[in-house]
Parts: sequence; C-alpha cells; structure tokens
Amino acid sequence: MKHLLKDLDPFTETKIVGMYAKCGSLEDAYKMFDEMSERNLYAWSAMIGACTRERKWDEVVELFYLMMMEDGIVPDEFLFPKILQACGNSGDVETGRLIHGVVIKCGMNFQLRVNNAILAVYAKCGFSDLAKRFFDSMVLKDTVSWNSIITGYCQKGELEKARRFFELMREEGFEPSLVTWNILISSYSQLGKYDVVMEMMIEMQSCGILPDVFTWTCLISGFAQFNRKTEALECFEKMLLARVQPNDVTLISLLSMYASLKDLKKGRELHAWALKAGFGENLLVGNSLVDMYSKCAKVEAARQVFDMMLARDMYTWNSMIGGYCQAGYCGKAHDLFRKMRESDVKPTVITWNTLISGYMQNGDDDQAMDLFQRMEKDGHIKQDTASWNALIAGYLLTRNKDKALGIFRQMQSLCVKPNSFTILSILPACANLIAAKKVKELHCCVLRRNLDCELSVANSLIDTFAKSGNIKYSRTIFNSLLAKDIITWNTLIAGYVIHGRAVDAIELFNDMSHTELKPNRGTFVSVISAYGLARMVGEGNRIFSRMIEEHHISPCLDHCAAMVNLFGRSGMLEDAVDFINNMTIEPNSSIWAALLTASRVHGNIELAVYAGERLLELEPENALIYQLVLQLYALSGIPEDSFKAKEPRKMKDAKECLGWSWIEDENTVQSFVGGSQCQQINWVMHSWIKHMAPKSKRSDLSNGLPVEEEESEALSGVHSEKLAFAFALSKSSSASMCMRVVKNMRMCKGCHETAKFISNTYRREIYLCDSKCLHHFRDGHCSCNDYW
DNA sequence: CGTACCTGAG
Repeated sequence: MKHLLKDLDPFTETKIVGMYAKCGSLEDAYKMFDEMSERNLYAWSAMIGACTRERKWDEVVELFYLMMMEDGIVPDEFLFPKILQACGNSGDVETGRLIHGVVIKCGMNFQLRVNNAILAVYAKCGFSDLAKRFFDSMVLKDTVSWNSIITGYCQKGELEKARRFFELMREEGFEPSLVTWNILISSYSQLGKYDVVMEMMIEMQSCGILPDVFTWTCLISGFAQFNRKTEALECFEKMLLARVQPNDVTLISLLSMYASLKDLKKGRELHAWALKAGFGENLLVGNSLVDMYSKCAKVEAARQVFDMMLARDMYTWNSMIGGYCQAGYCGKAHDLFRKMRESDVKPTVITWNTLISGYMQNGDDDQAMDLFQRMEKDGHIKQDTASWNALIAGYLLTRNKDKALGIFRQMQSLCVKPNSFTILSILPACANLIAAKKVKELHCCVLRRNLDCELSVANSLIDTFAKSGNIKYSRTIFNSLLAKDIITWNTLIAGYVIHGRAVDAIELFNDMSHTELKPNRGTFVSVISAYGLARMVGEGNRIFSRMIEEHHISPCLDHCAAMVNLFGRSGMLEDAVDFINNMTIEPNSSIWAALLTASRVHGNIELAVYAGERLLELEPENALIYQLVLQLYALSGIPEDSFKAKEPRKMKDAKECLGWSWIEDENTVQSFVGGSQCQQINWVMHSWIKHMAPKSKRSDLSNGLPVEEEESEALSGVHSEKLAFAFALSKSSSASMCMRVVKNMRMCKGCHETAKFISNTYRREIYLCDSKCLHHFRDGHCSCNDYW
C-alpha cells in the first residue's frame, strides 16, 4: 500500500483515491488521501462522501474545516449539502451557521439545493424559529423546502404547526410528496397517536400515494417504541402483503422491541426470517441480534452472532460486553473489553460505563472503582455523569447507602452535573426521617438543574418528602405540576396515608376522579387504608367492591392486608377473620401481621396467638416473631413446651435484638441504644428521662401486648427513643424545631405516651418512624390514633 | 436537499 501513489499525476491520484473512498474501507481511503501530492475539490469530496456513507458526521465536519483552512478550497453546490447533512445529523448548528455565512459570501445563496440543506440543519437541530425565518427569506422553494420546515416543527413536538404548514403547502400549490406524508406519519407514530396515523394512511392512499418502506417502518417503530407487539407485527405482515421489501431498519425496529420485551421466541423467528431474506451480513441487524440475545439472557447465542459478523462497530462490542455483564460474567466481559481495545474499534464511554456498572451490580466495587479511575488515564475518556451514576446505583443495590451518598457528594464537589438518573436513584435512599435535610438539599439541586420538569423526578420528590416527614412540601410540588400521571396522584395519596391523614387522602382520591386518569391497584390500596384510618368501614367495603366490579381489578395481597386493617382498626375482629377465610389467594405474613396488630390492640389474646403462630409458620427463621409468640404463650397460660415451632436461627449479633433510635444532628446521625448510659446527654436530662419513664408494671392485656421490645424499662433500661428525645430537647430549645426519630423496633405503649406528653408540654412536633408505622405527635395526640 | 435508525444508569 505504501507509496502507491508515487509518481502519478494529480488526475490519476484523484481517481484512485475516489475509487478507494467509494468501494474500499475508510481507513484505506484515508491512507491514500494522506499520500496525495495535491488534494483538489474532488478528492476532498470523495473522502467526505466515504465518511457520509459510514455516518461519521464529526469526521465530515472535521474534513470540511481542514479543506478550508489547509488547502483554501471552498465546497461547491454538491459538497455543501453533504457537509450540511452531517451538521444536521450531529446537531452541529454552529458549523451550519458558519456555512450559511460562507454561502452568502460566495454568492451561492440562490442555489436551491444549498438553501434547502441550510434550512434542514436549522430544522433538524430544533431551531424552528430560525428555520422559519430562513424559509421565508427563500425566493425559490420546492417540496423539499416545505418538507424541511415541517420537519422543524415535528422535531420540536409542535405537531399542530407542522400540520398547518402541511395545509399551507397545498394551498400554495405544492402537492405533498410521499416524504411529506412520511414525516407527519412518523411524528404522530413516535408519539403514539395511532388514530391520527391511521387517518393519514387512508388519506395518503386516497391521494394516490402508496406507503413505502419508510412509511411502514415508521409505523412499526412507533408501535415498537411502546412495546405494542401485536400491532407492530401486524404492520410488518401488512407490509409484506403489500410487497414492500423490509430493510435493515425495519428489522432492527422489531428486534429492539423483542429485546426489551425479552421475547426470545419471536426474536428467534425474526432471526431466521432475516437470514432467509439475506440480512445475514448486515451490521445493524447483527448488532440488534446480539442485543436481543443478550437481553434474553442467551449470551452464548449472542456470542455466536457476534463471532459470525463480518464487521463490528461500537454497538456490536458494547452490546456483547453488556450481555456478559448482565449475565454476571464480568470476567468474560473484561476479556472482550481487552480484545476491543486491541481492535480498530476503541471503547467508548458507554463501554467503560457498562463494565463499571457490571462489576458494581455483581458486588465487585474494587474492580469497578479501578476501572472508573483508569478510564481517564488509560482510556483517555473522561468520566461522564453516567459513570458516576453506575457507582451510585451499584452501592444502593447492595444497600450501601452511605457509600452511595459519599460518591454523590464527591461528584458534586468535582462539579459533575447530576442528571435525573442520579436523582432518581439517590432520592429513595433519603426517604426516611433522619434525611430530611438531605432531601431539601437534593430538591435545591433538582431546581438548579431544571430537573423538576421531568415528571418521574417530581413524583420521586413527592414520595421522598412524604417519607422524610415533610408532606407539606409534597403537596407544594404536587400543586405546582401542570401535568400529572397516575403515579403522581398515587404517591401523594399514599403519602397522606403514611401520615395518618385519612381525610386528605380521600379528598385527593375524589379530586382524581374528576380527571381522566383511572385509579389502579396502587390507588385502591391507599384508599382502602385511608378509610381504615378514618374508621369508615362501610365506605372501605364499598370501594373494595367497586374496585372489583367497576374497575375489574382482582384484589392482591396488599388490598387484602388493607381490608384486614380496615376491620381491625374498628375492632371488628370477626369480620377480619371472615375476610381472611374468604380470601381467594393464600395469605402472606402481612395479612397475619395485620390481624395480630388488630387482636393485640383490641385485647383478644387467643386470636393474637393464632395470628402469631401463622406468622411463625411463614417466617420460621424470624427470631423476633419467635420471641413474640413465646410472650403470647406466657400471657395466655399456654405451657411453653407445647411450642411446635423449631428453634429459630440464633441472633448473629446482640445488636439485632436491641432497640435502636437515630436522630439527625448537624449533618451527622446520632444513634442511641436502649438501656445505655448516654454520653451525649447531660445528667439533668438523664434524671428527667428517669422521671419520664412510666411506672408501668409488666404489661397486661389492657395495656396492649408487647410485641418486640420488653415494655418494662425497669428490666431492660430506658428505651432508646427516650434518649433521643432528651438529646433533641437539650440541643435546642426552639419550639419550631421538630424532632425526627427513626427506630428499628415497634414503639412500646409507654414511650408512645411519653412522646405525646412531650409534644404537648414542650410544644414540639415529633415524627417517629418505627418498624410498624410513622407516628406524628402534636399537641398530645398521635397521628396513628393509638393503633400501630 | 427532506422521512424510519442498533449499545449503558430508573
């Protein structure tokens, strides 16, 4: 290959380079091109054409700048559109504007082809106003110009405007072409507006225009986007019936749908079809197949396709590496990664992130961290937000909240911008009472980055604020939203239920019925719970029936547990038992736990024993339940040796059966363990706690049965939450400060009384989340209405 | 010149 061009005249040189660019590999063409003694417009055009064929838009733009700067050659009316096409496809509006200026300067601004290409850049890049102004300034227009301006409005989602220009176009005497119809059909299809699409299909054909491969592929990819399998396949069949040959894009639209649905059977069928139809050597189809098999957990099949492929690009490698990671074979993924680095396709930021995420998901954070650090040094690729997100999501998966939050902090200190993925993974980690401050910080971060316009982020904030004890903020965000989905409503309704605010929850449910949104399973769980809180058994029963009959939702375990609570709160224990006996699904532990709470609060010890035994059957390993059943036996006089259950697993750590409480204090978390002498609390407070400790005897039925923690503090020492209360009171005297405490076990009745007392005497609001419920104490009352 | 487009975080 070397010096192939030696001693040739410029004309022959150009011809040879042109041939290589057209038929050979891009790499070879570059080699020849660099050897040329004199590079003229045609040589540059050949190179740019070669890059265009391989969709290397950035390289096209780079070649353009080199051509202008190094050789001082200005493109002609054929080359300008090629470069502009690259600008449009890579979103490079800057270069587009620059070319716009050059075109005016060299008097080419009357060339329709060139003007259309400039217009297309503005339209594709979403600058519809700029496009409109340019369009208006064009003296000569054709159908292509109209198509571009319509594309511009479609790109920005302004379909009504696009439609208006479509009409205007006809009025001005330009008949919409097949492409024009395709542009509109495609846009409506991507938005899932299938009724409009079908109307347009009919109208188009009545104009004598038959759908082509683009039209059908637009339809198929529109259905595929929303995982509408049957419709997509139907279109594919109709297309074949109409004798329109599908192309690679048609196939990859379907394959990517089967991949995301993990429909291996259909995927295989299409694979076979593709081979028969002669797509066996197609790069894009191959890539989609590797991805499909990877997502369907068939890595061997994916690898087979991978190995058979004649050419591979970054998609091929990334999909295969991702497949190995997904399957848990990080080692194999890493081997392939090494091979990729030796190949002519270099790892991209996605490759590195895929591998980092793979190691994190498989619990190897050392390897992941190593790669994270090496990607910049060895790979010359800067970590992006997704790289950081991979670490955060990984740590959260292994319940390593502190590490995840640490990474998040580091990310912020290095000024890496968090995106909605970051926020959506970090927020749930802060959905507790001792992270209230952190949640407010995150909210600020969301506002700064304008992430609140994403509904999923807003929904998550509503949820997190509720769980961190700031339901007011949840409401504020809810009210500020212009568009709400069913999740938005469900989240706030559930938030009110958590806070014991039944009336607000029910009111909100009624508000929702005035929208066009239909309540779903989750909505009904919350609403039944709300009626339970309000002790409106009749209403609760009615909504349960309406759910089944009017909304055709079959009750699941969560609905049933809510129903048991509904009866239980109102003391209708027989109804609760009847309900359980008539359940069509097998009760789980949350059903029996609900019955246990009901019988405990209402003092029915036999029923409590019954529920406790069922609970133990389902969770024989659970030492806390074991202990509880023993206590119940003692209270009801059943001899302990009649205990049929086998010994539960031993507590690994004494910590597990101790009562712990946590409170947030100046950005750190203070922990308290029951019965300890607390150094953080001064002696005045300590004596105050002792004074506060109720002089209750060992609990009896009227006092509620003990569940987890020994009620008598004379035996076990002062409970942890009291230490936390004392600490909080001694830290600040401001009554405006509310206390937020998290506790690992269910509160005992005595501490519950103490909290009520403090909330009244010291005018302090207290939020306390125990293992059963969120208590909100104010003015001597608790939001749980003494039922928990 | 204008239309469909495969890989990574929820």
